[in-house]
Amino acid sequence: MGTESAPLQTRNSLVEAAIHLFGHRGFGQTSTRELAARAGTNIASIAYHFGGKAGLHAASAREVAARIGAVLGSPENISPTNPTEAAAQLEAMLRRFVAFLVAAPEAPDIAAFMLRELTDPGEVADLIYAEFLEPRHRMLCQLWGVATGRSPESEEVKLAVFAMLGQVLYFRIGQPYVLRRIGWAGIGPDEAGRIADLLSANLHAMIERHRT
Amino acid sequence: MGTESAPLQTRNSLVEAAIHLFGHRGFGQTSTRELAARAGTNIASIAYHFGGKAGLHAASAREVAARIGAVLGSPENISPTNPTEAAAQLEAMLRRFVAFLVAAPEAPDIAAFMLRELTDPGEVADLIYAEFLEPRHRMLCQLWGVATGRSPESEEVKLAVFAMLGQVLYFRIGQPYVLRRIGWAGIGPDEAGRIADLLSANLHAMIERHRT
DNA sequence: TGATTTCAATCAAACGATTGATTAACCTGT
DNA sequence: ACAGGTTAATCAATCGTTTGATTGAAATCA
Repeated sequence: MGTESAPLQTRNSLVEAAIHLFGHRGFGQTSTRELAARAGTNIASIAYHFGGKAGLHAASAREVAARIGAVLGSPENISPTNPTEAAAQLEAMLRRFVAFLVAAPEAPDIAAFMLRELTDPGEVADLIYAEFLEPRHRMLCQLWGVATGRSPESEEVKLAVFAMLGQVLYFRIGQPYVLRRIGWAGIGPDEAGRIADLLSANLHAMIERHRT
Repeated sequence: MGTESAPLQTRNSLVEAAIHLFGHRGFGQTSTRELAARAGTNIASIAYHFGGKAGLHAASAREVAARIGAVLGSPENISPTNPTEAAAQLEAMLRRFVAFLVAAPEAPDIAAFMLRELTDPGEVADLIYAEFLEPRHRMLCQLWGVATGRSPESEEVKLAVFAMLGQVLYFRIGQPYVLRRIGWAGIGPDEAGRIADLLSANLHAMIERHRT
């Protein structure tokens, strides 16, 4: 039935193992033997399918970018007409982003991998910026500009959008510390909802403040 | 004159090299030979002074925590009397934090190291949380509580403080991307001031919004 | 004081273990 | 039989650590 062909199975297992291990332990601290063991295959498979450890890393980065892109939606379909609607669209995207980044079951691996790429000056960082971060940030600036009545490409708007994204990201980066400080056992849809509520309130407060 | 004794000199050189290399390349990707070379000493010095690579890592973490603590001030000396003053103290701490984290000349190494610790589930993470993050977060919650008239240890206040910190942190984590997107060549006192202005505005907007 | 001992500190060299990569033999389905 | 995958075995290189020798400045003798 739906079982994949054997070679594809091995490939996907390796990519999945790589996203997890590279994301949580880092590229340098992850050995090819660990990768093969977690994928349930042989070390040599890495060289056979990806040319080597670096090739597997690049393939994993591509896979991660694709999955996040699927969650956030394509950057084109926005139609901001008036400030109120633009603010509503911003809130909707914010909530979608929070739900994925903070509570989605597959998010820990994906987010950890992405953060590792953002932090490390890797070769894939350029690709992530050009193909993913920049267009999406530009779209958010567009919405922010309409919502506040300011120029979408002004320095002020760009900084404000970065600040908003920073709020969300920290609840992923510092999640262990957040849990510990608040006393939560974990972050489910429930806790994620309350985080989203808070950040949405902040969003509207910031928009009002920046409105001329 | 003010020259340090030889053994202390070696110790400090190793810690300095470790903060830089561990922060920028990661623990696993940094070899003891690199560390010794950058410190201008012998490999064996690491084992002699710190018991090993892990010991040097722990010592560096302690040093980093101490330096950041010196910048943020001790968590005790706060005296929030009325909401307005509490908000003013929050803004002052925010600006001090931004100035250090974003533009201070020694900040890149320190910040990179700290971020690495936050991301990696290392052994020193517990120490960082208990001795540094928790007390300071508690102090900020105290101020936030007075400023907004809410209970300082409520879930809502804790989350709000985390969100505020997240804003600042991103301008360090994503600094390369911020520079690229806005078109800055770097972040000097000038650019840091404009970031601080924006985040201060956000701070007051959030406080007003959360005030009962 | 002058000779001797002691000890922390640093060094070059080498250790065993592990790394990523490679090889050649071996399946497995057609 | 044969091509596409997989395997165990092995490679040189590098890893963190350890070793034994050497240094120079205190400490302890005479």
